[in-house]
Amino acid sequence: MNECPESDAQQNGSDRVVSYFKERILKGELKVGDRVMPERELAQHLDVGRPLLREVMKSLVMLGFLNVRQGSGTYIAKADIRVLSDFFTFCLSQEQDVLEDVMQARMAIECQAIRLACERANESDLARIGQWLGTLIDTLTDPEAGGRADFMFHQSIVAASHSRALTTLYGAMAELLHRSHVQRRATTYRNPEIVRVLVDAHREVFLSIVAKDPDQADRRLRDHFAIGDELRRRSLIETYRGAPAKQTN
Amino acid sequence: MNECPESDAQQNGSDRVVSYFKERILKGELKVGDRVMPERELAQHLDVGRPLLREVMKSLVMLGFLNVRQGSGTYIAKADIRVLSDFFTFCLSQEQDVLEDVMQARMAIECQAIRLACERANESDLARIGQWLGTLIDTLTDPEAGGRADFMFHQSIVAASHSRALTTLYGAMAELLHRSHVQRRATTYRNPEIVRVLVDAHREVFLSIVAKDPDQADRRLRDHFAIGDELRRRSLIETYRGAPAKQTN
DNA sequence: ATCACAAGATTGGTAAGACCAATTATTTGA
DNA sequence: TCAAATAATTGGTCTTACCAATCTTGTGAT
Repeated sequence: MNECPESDAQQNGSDRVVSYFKERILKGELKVGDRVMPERELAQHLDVGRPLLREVMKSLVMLGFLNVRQGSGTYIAKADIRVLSDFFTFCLSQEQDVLEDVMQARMAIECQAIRLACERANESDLARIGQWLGTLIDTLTDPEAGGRADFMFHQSIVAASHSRALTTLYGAMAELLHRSHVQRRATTYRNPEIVRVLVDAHREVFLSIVAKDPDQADRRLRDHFAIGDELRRRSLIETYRGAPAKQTN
Repeated sequence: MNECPESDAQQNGSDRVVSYFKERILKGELKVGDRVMPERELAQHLDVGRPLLREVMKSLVMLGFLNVRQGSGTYIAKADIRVLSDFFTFCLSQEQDVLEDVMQARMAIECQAIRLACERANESDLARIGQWLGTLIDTLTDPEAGGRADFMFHQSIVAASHSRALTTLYGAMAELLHRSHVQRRATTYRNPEIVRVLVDAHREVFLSIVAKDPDQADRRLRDHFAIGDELRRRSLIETYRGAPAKQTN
């Protein structure tokens, strides 16, 4: 039966199960939505015990490759990159000064995305970006809503690149940065002058996209990041100068 | 959302185990290298069966958060982003035209990295990049070694950014692109004129880094990608013109 | 004949016990 | 004192059993 000399060789049992799914999925024999064999049957087929099979399947479920419905069966799922967010969270908890680092990665993604957006954005995309820009202006006094509009503005730009890879990578990072930047953003938004500069920067970025000028859009976005960084830093200094040695949980 | 203070509430059992590790790791109570409780003991402590506990732990092992040594115990491991490579592989197998997409992401990372490299590269970094450029020139006739030198050249640039996030993301993508681009590279390297253009492009990129000019480096790298893309496309057309309608099973 | 509801079958969820294999700790003998 | 043998610890895996959710099917009322 299983005299397949290559893959089903004398593997670790656990590896055999992984190989089973890996090969079938990569070969396209198992497509999204397909149902896999019942656990007991599959365990017998692969010559492993059900607990071991379940260990591996549980891993694949956590990675988002399988979708399991009790009583019904287990199905191939469309891999969702949202799990990357959790993964990054874990990774970053083990490192110190990676926040700046991730910010760099985010900038990388977004600057590339805005170039693509200049080429591929349609009216609907532009409308959405413009809409969030409007919301941003309308919510200048509300740190919460304003921050959200800010985030959605950038998100819309990335979405307008129509690149799944960029969008998903960006999403994973954005959520991560969200946590640590909310407070700063709240602080920043209290200064009306800073708000004006930021709004102008956003508007210019938006106009560059409308003008379909990738280089200009890239440059303006980069400037925007640099300015935002500087402003945040200055605002932070001011905060600490007013209330030194403030403990943040 | 439902951050109940006593997270060991009446959860899914499976979730209870995940929470156990998640909280302790994020809180720093479990640090890299620490040993976790024996399975049987931990299972009893969390009031779950050993198989269920093992399912979750297996998942964490596959994600690289745990390192297990039979007979010795289970230890907290430094999360390795290399697993992202496998993850991407799975993801991409479920999508059609994502290759171009991932190429965009790679370009994004590398262009940002080269900007940082212009600021942060030290003599050692520059030497390494230059060394691979030399290797690249020395192995013009060897598609295998030449391709490797090409890859290492770009890798060195990203490494010179001294950004862990960028480096790991780049690594995940590079390995992925490696598979599908090896053939094209082999094809490309047969044309001496193309080789000359590529070598010049690499040299210019390198010189921009040495000159510490981020904008120029970014632009030249972008041009390099565009040219490489164009050349590959042309070379591909030529290939298919010679042998049209080749069926691949 | 059709539909609703209930009983049974299928399938995942979890637990318990047992045994094997690798490692580590302990004991014992030279 | 040291090294080999032995025991204890710990992960690796299988088997069995039972519970819970879902699906299938059969039966009875309309």
